[in-house]
Amino acid sequence: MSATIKDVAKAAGVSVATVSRVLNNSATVSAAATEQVNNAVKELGYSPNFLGRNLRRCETNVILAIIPSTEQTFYSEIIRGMQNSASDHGYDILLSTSNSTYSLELRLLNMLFNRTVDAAILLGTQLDYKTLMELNDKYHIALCCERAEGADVLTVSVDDEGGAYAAVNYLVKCGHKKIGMISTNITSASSFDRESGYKRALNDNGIPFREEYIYKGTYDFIDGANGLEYLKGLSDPPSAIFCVSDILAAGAVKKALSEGLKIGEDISVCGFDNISLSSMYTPEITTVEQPCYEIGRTVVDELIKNINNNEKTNKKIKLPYKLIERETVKKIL
Amino acid sequence: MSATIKDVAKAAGVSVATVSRVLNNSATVSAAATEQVNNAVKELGYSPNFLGRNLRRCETNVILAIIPSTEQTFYSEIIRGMQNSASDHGYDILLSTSNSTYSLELRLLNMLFNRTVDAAILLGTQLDYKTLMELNDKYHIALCCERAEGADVLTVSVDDEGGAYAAVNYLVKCGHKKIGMISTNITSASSFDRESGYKRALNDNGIPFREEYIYKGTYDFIDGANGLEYLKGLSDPPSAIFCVSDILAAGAVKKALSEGLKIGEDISVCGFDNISLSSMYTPEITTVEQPCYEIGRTVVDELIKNINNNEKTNKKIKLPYKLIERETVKKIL
DNA sequence: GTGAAAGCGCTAACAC
DNA sequence: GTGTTAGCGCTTTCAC
Repeated sequence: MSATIKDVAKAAGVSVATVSRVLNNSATVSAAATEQVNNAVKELGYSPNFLGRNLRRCETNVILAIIPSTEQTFYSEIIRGMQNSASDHGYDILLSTSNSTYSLELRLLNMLFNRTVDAAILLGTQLDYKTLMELNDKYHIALCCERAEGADVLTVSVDDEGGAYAAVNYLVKCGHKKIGMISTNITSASSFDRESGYKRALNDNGIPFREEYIYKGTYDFIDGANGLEYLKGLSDPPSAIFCVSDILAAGAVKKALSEGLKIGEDISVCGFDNISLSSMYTPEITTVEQPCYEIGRTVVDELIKNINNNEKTNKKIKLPYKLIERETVKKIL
Repeated sequence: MSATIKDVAKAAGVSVATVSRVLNNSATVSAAATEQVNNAVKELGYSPNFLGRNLRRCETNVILAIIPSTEQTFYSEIIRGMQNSASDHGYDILLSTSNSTYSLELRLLNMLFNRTVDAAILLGTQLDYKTLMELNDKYHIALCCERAEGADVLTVSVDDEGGAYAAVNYLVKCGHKKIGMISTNITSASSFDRESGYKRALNDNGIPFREEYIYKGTYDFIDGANGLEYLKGLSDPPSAIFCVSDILAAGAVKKALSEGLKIGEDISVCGFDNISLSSMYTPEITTVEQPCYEIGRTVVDELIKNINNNEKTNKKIKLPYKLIERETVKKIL
């Protein structure tokens, strides 16, 4: 139905090889032939069928990025960074959502197996380190935002431990000595690292760690609310709470507000991520910013390097965080 | 490097045709041969190369969904609906973001031209109706969430006009007679339809339409804030505001709060979309819900019908809205 | 500078 | 029930 390279060749009065050459600029072709081909292309409305090209070349120039879902605005800037880098290198980024489901994630990775994509970037994977290493052996993959314990795979993320340390340290500098934390039960290296940072900051400031000061739910808004309820219900409740994400922080703030607490006076809250929600909130949420755009660019830069050189580096890159002081943390005496 | 169907055939001691048959269940194969093939597949870790298959079949079974960005959580449920329908029909949905840019959108549509995908769904396109019609002529496309004026293309969206009518009518029933609107300058059929609904509701309630009661910015949070500032700055300011989206409503609410206004008493605000933000806000935002999941399912259902029957129906489907009463609209005397 | 032809991996007639 | 083979659209060697 639609024109093929043969049709173009016929219309231009040249061979398919010549057509291919002008289409790909792959060899010098006489000006006359070039023009004839270009005219024929225009005339026939020809677009090369990439199925043929990709099969022949054994590459697609597309990279699949698997994100849990688009419900988190957090991924938006990362994706933009990925796309810009990809575009610079002649690649396209295609997205797919896994709903954080192991089986769906595996199903999407089929695109790697069946050669439909050249590489995959996993943002918050459910896969274990063994599976990841096996994948990395045979294909090009990268982890983004979330490292996987024990997996020697190209990984780009923020400095989670350092960011958490900075946040808690800031809380201490604001006079807080009783600092709770809302984290997650879900196995996640970033949460683990943020907990480590929390503990190290406590320790460096001579504040003993209290087990009951950590609340763990899942990752949702409601867990933030539950966390606040739990922590404020303690006989000796914290005056500040460090949350492992802004969504959790927002949930905590909303709950505190609904209980008549004054944010900043009765309770300070600090989040992590700096998603757009944080500055849309009233009061605006103090948080730790991730360099999302840079994370996205970097992971694609490195991944494409791996594709081109065929020895993989499996770098683990940690990009710097930035503390964003806003309205949910205040100095106390 | 990786195994091909030939390798499997050799290892199984059968022909490539037989391998293909058991792989695709396309014809009856003896139990013995089937087992041999399956064993060989397992042994070699074989995965069919879809580049070959797709080229041969002239189809990819993937549908591209082009969204403006993942910054809007709004698309999340739509995508889930699309994926579930696609999965039911043996298709995959791949996403790409256009950043609402004409050129980037066109670049993505190349995947249609070069046969890398079987169809495309446009969520909020920048393309004009002529281009859309041309595309629809040669390829399978669908519009989702946003109809395009004059484009006879399969379209699935909420009943924008009706939803706006219901919202404004509700405002009137709450005693409001001075009702402003925050809309957008950006050409958008959904905004246009929502404005129509606003006007019809005013008219049906005997309230004269006032030009100065409509504020138009872009689509961002800040425009909601600006809209509120403008409307409340009027010599005869409205007591209620209908916003064309929840993001705009949130911006208006935050601004009102920061100016010391009491939401519900001094000013009522109603949004549109019912994104997750709306129920995370304090106060929670009254809004018009779109049946996102259903919209996603429906557009893919219909698109695949179009792919299979080769006469296109170009249906325009409007799904029902639902008014969600929350805290930003209150009864006045 | 150009063309003929092989072949990427697969499916689907077609013959048996 | 199975194998042989043509060919999907393209790129690329190899001759010329």
